[in-house]
Amino acid sequence: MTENTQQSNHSAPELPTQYTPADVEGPLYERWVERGYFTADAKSEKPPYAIVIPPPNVTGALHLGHAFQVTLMDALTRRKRMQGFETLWLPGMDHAGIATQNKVEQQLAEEGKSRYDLGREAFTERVWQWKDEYGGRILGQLRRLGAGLDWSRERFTMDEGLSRAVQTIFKNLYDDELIYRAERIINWCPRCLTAISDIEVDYQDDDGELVSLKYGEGDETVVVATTRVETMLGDTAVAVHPEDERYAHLIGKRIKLPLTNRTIPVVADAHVDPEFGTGAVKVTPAHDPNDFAIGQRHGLDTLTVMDERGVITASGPFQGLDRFEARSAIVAALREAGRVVAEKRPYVHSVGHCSRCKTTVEPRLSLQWWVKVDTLAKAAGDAVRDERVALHPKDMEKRYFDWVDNLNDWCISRQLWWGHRIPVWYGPGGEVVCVGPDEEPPSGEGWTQDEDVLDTWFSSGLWPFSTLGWPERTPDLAKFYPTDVLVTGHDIIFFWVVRMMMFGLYSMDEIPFKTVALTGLVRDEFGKKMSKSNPNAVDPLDWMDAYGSDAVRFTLARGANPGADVPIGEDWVQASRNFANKIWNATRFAMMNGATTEGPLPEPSELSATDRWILSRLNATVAEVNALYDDFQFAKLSDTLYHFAWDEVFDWYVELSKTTFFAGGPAAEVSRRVLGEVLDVTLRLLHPVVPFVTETLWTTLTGRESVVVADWPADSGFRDAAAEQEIVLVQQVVTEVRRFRSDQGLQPGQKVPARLDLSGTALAAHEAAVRSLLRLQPAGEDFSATASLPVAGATVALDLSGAIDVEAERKRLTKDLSAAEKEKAQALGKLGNEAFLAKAPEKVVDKIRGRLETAEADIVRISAQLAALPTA
RNA sequence: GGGCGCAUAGCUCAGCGGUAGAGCGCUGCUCUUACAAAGCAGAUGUCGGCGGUUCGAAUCCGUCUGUGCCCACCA
Repeated sequence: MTENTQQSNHSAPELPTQYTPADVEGPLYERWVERGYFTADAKSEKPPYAIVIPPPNVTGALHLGHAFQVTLMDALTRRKRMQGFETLWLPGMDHAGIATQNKVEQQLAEEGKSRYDLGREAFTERVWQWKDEYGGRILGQLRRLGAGLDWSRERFTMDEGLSRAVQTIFKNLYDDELIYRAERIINWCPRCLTAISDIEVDYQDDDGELVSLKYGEGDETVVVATTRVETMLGDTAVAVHPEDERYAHLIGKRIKLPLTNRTIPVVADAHVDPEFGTGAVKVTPAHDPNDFAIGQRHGLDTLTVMDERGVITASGPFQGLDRFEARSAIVAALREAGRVVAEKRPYVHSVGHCSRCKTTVEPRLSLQWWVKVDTLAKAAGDAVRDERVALHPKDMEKRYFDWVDNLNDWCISRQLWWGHRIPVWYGPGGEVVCVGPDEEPPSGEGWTQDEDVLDTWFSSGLWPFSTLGWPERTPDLAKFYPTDVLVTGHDIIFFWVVRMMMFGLYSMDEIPFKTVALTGLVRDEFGKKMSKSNPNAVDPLDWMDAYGSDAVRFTLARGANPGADVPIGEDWVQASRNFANKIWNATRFAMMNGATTEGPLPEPSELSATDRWILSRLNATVAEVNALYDDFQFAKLSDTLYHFAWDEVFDWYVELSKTTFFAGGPAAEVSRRVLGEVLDVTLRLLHPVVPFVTETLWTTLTGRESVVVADWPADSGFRDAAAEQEIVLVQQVVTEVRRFRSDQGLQPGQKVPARLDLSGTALAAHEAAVRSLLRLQPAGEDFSATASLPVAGATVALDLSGAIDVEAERKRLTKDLSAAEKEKAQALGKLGNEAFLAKAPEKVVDKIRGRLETAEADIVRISAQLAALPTA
């Protein structure tokens, strides 16, 4: 949009007949930012409203999932800003440890190098370079969407302040003995070469093979079944159920392990299910979490037979083989030794995969850092249980509780280079010192820092307060913590929401947010999952280019039923674009006809019924939209606005007002002011969802600075039920006669002489409008009524002089008549039912009575219409 | 193996105890002095199956079928 939109509304600005978002959006966004609309003031007296954005990965490009959540957050904050809150929506990015490291390693691989060729320092330097070069992309895309983020407060999980926060909480947790180091079986990715936490493992059903193997010699043999033959090299026991008669004689004895010269004990452990397989289990404590637990209970050795890449290290013929090669090689060797008693049989079982690279996870005994979660998780659960934090939709709370009530300790160390290095130092004599952010690391010979970095979710767990300056007591922290709403996908409740709850409650002794609004996933128009890895994925930028940001936003908002997945297709974005264009043209028309927002709104006594009707509906819509916003019902509020604006304001009010405008005079002046008011309020209501088109039109209409900082509409309380009923009557008459015209094959524009008898009805005042909408001309001298339509107590007589298809009309009316008679019979049946009258609430009975009356009136009306038809 | 959810118009979804709704699509007529990215009119559903509760059920209960998601130490 150019300079001409900035002039006052009285000069009827020239706007093109089509809305072209591309001309408007970029400059408007820049203007908003320059004027500081999105910059929060911690010293403000206004009540605070804060949202922190779920930080996208630095590696990320904007996809529809982001666009969706960002649209909702933007709508929430824009409305609150208009409502007079000191609104902060804080942007930032996540360093996304493993994801980013993988990305840069890929880039290195293309140059034929690995991270080890560079060394730790040079490698992380390279990642920072990468981040500076590509990392800002997604933030630019958020601007394109119109996201009203406070760029002066942009944060990054690896920036200095946030790193300080990480070190501080690590030290605090360590001192409180909530962080510890322990050797356990962890999930290990042999490709990423790092430990990953339980929730970073994706389980999927894989085809495997179950092999039955005979262990032992002579009378003392036992058959075990396994899908992981290669781990037999590390077996240190066979376990059976303590009460299993079949194996009672073996318990406590040692049997020979095939392919080795070792013997292993048979132990009794209740973990073994005697019903499963042979009821005997091989035990490999170093390579299976269950076996590790059994080993702990029975004091078994742990024998590691594989290295970090999944290559066999046990000396012998299999040494140096990859785990899967080893599997077939060992099966072959066992078969040769006559140890395979039942051949491999296909077996589908659940196998863990690295959520980053899909490599099969290898359980591995390893020394790692852990967060002890019991008290933290308890606090996180309690905060939701006693309703300090609300989850929307509420049924998500069950999932949340199931998780926090059954949480295992969290493995936080990662064998990566990109991330927050663990602030722990080891001395030459095995001393361990945890160093806080302001402390010097121990100096002297032999002190080394822990090589590992922290799980990326460790730092994002601090996001709601680290971004506000914690551990410093900053004005931002005082003003904006706890934040108000967290908008995020239900798929990261466990990764992120729970961690923020635990850390927020621990560090701040206060919840991190009051409400969690959980969203679903964005899907394509057939309900198929759409993600960046799927071929049906759409780049939202393409749609924004083609249809405008408002169209993409409105489509997403309109699909946002609480917690549910959002389907989106190009046709729907097009429809939203059409809506934006409709708003554009309706407002443009209104301005061309002098709609104004200047001067006081006339008193109801000065207003026509049409004006009172639309103002009544307007205020009801304000109330409804407010209630829906407070309940995060974006789909419903968008739909409500769509229908109010398009159907009621644009299709009926504007059309009904045309006669008044064109007639001129004081009535026209009043109506122009009302239309200005209605558009002013409607544009303000629409602004949080479709910011660009509303800003362009509102500033032009009102001549004021910006709708971004305009007041949010308040329900004045004005309602006029009588006017609403009156307009419903007008709509009925108009629709009825239009249908008649359409049925008769009259062209929409064809003028028809008519005599209207509206006396004694509320319609009398609307004759001019009705005539105009129905293209009815005054009846002349030679008027001859060929059709007479009694509707709503009035009569509309038309002179169609032979244009009528009498038979078609008779058919239609006969059909309507039988429908009305059926309705009457149904209502009578109900009202004659004693049980119904006795038990149904009064208002339902009244409704049925009303229905009966309507049906009877319809019968009279239609009968009259039938009688009025000329005979052929 | 446990838990949660969903099955409503061709498609995507609202409705969740009182005569079946929306958007898109579809049919017909129109460039009727803001908009054809539009206007007007219209058609379309035994609300997954079977039982039950109720005066009344798409809506509550049971059950079956189909489908999706989450959790779990399925050797």
